Amino acid sequence: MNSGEQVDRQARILEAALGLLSRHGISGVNMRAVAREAGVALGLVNYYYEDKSSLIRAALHRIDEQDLMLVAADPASPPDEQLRTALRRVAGPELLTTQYLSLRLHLWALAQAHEDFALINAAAFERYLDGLATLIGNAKPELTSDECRERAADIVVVQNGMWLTALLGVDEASIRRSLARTEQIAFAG
Amino acid sequence: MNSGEQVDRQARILEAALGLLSRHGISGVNMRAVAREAGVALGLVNYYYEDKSSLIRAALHRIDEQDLMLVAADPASPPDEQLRTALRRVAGPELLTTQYLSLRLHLWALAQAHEDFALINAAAFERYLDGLATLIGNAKPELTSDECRERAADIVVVQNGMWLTALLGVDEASIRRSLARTEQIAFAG
DNA sequence: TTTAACCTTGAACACTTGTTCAAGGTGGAC
DNA sequence: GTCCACCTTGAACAAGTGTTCAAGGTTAAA
Repeated sequence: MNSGEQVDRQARILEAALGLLSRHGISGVNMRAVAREAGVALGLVNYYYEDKSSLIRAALHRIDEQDLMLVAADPASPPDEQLRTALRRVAGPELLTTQYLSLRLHLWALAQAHEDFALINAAAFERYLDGLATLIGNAKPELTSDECRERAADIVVVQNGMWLTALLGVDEASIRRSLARTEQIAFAG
Repeated sequence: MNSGEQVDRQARILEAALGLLSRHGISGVNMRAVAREAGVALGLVNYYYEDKSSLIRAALHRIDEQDLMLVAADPASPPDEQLRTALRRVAGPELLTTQYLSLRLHLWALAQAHEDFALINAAAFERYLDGLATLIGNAKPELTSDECRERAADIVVVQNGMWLTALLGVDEASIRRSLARTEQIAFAG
């Protein structure tokens, strides 16, 4: 019996992998480093994750779920506020951290290099786009669904730019103006 | 004496490294693979590039120079056309290739993981921003230099978004609309 | 207490990696 | 030719890699 923190070793291993990926990139994620970071023995990593690539796949899914929650519908508030909240979340302090952004970047890079990761990523991206388009449709019922998807796609371009540029260290003011630009696109007309 | 192609082995080695980086990511760039791709012996890679990290640094500089040329001033055409051309170049077919975009992405990821690469990248980014601000200043002399830099920063956010989103496979129409958005920002007022 | 399913360990394996280096090749100056 | 600086090779080494596995620990039900 261990202290409370000690319990779910599988989760700790995944967490360790995410931390290493965000700090040192894919070359920094090796089974021994993951084990060390998680405070478990080498063998245990392979016990919970058959492969190194299983481990990375799990990390990918974890991030993708997190992304999807950004555009989750929240029945408690009116549609236009839901949309505005979703748009502002991407520039919020909990998301605009180096840890998260760096993780996203490394996972994108991974997806470029390995086809199976690319498929997971593309599917998650599609679902994000759908979620955003739905929010727009709810907030502006007069738009056709094609128009909604069009706006969602335009917004995603700016959002991706915001994420990337935040990593490169551009001033916050420029991020804020870009955020306003996404709202402008969403609520136009 | 060899055929013409055979001559500059150092350049071929750098080219090989860039090709591997863009196709397989940093894990795919190892000295043996670079040698094979370049058609030279293993030892020669270490002869021209002391280190693996020297090789990658060279690749970084190579891409950064290419980026900087995008906003190079061209005295032959009027200022507003220079600006428009520069903005359109980033969505041009020679730049919006998977090869180039993938390379950029992997280099950004690298810069996240290693501080020395990050410094090179940040410096190049700064110069790109300066170049773009200068073009804007030439095209719209009524703007203060701070206003120019502000617009340049906003444009870069959208451009980064275009690059990234192009990699993820979003439709061309959305890229074109984003391009129009950069021109709108540049020439506003 | 015995049993059985699960969890956890680290040594061991085969393989890949970056780097070094002695050996030899090449081309032009003298 | 002789020299010399330069280029080119691949074997060899030490360190690091993913993966396997026999051994033992832990838990809770019977």
